[in-house]
Amino acid sequence: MNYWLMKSEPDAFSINDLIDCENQIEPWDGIRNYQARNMMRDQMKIGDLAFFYHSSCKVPAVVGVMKVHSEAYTDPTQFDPESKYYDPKSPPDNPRWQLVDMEFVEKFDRPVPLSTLRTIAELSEMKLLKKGNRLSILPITASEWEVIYNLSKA
DNA sequence: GCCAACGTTGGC
DNA sequence: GCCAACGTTGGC
Repeated sequence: MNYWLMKSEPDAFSINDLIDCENQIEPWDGIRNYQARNMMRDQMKIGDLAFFYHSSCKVPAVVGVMKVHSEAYTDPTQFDPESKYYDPKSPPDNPRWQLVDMEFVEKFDRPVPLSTLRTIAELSEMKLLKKGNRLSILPITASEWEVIYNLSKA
């Protein structure tokens, strides 16, 4: 069982959008970074838990919990010229990009802002808090998960 | 809107 | 294989 943090810009896709999806499940499409793809493809397991993180917004924060609902499979948007995630260089017989389906679990009554995470000593080694981190999918340790989850209930 | 950090691209 | 140029991310 692994723990993850997955970023999304709420203007593009927020946790409320996930709640409104059919069965509250949605393909996590548009990942166009090899490291993030490799984590989805090689390390994510069905049932893994992930924090939903709102990025590039007024109050960047961990806003809830999802779980991995599928194995990794081909992201269809890479072949769709109408999609903003279209990748004309991806070979159809050897697709570059994959995705997993994510399922809604919980929306926090108290989102945990990035500014709060920065004040917690136990979280000082988190990749999310490291300067220059731009990965949209990050692994979280079990102890980090617990600390952040408890902050949402505090 | 600014800018630092970082990944990717492409010429050589 | 190097590296400069460029594009993107994302906090502030």
